[in-house]
Amino acid sequence: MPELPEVEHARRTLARWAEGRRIAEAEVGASRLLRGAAPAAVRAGLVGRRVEAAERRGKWILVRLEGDAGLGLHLGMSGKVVGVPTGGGPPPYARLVLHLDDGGQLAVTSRRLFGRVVAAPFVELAARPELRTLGPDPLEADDLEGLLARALAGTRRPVKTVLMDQTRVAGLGNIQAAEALWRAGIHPAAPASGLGPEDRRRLAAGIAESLARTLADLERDGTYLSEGGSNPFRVYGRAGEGCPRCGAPIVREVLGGRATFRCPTCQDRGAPA
DNA sequence: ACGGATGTTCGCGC
DNA sequence: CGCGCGAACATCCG
Repeated sequence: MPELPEVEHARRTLARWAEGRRIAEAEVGASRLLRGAAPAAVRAGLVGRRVEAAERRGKWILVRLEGDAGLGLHLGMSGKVVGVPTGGGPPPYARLVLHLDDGGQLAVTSRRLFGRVVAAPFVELAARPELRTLGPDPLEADDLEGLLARALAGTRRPVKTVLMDQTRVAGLGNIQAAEALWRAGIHPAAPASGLGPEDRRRLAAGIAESLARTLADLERDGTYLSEGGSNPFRVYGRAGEGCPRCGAPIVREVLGGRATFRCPTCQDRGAPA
């Protein structure tokens, strides 16, 4: 489930369920999410501590715990944060379950086990290479155009690839990059440094709109691609369907090893020769 | 039954 | 060093 809007939704879920609560017990199974850390050690880093705050950096959730402790979560391709009311059972694929002192539980689920669960002192969490090298977060930016000007400078790599490079921009993934580029009318393969101020203005607006729309959808009813709901996106997953703007059939192609979707007529800005 | 999936990382080759 | 490509990870869904 994880790109910036889903991770932000997960962060808010975690905050709503656990902030101010104490972790009475923690069920930690041995899974790939721990990357070799001992489950008992992870549990020991959590049990008894009060949850002070939940922060987000790109696709990482950083939980501040009492005593300068921390819990880092990356949801990978299939992770979720699920609140469980008092007396409820664990959701499918629960890998970490926190029992809170008000009777509620908070579960971290993962089907494909591509994510990460790290318990460590908070300052050590933030200093890990995966976090230290993260670029600026587009949801937090007060100057998204400036952020893009810096992120897109100095490389002829495809703009979509650069948008998904977490060291340049933190949090955008395959869906949000494709959606933002469609909104901006920019070709996914456009060389990043070849885009001009007007392209960047449109791209900043496209990113903001796509993030806000997806986040609003999630906060309203939690729907997501894999949960039976209809596809909420404009072009992602819509190969062959008509472009919402001009009606031309959306094309699917592979760019940088990832499926991408674009309108063959609307997205001409910066198109490579 | 087979192909594909919202992410990250590593190795290889140019 | 920049960059593309493929594979790996683990598992399920349409």
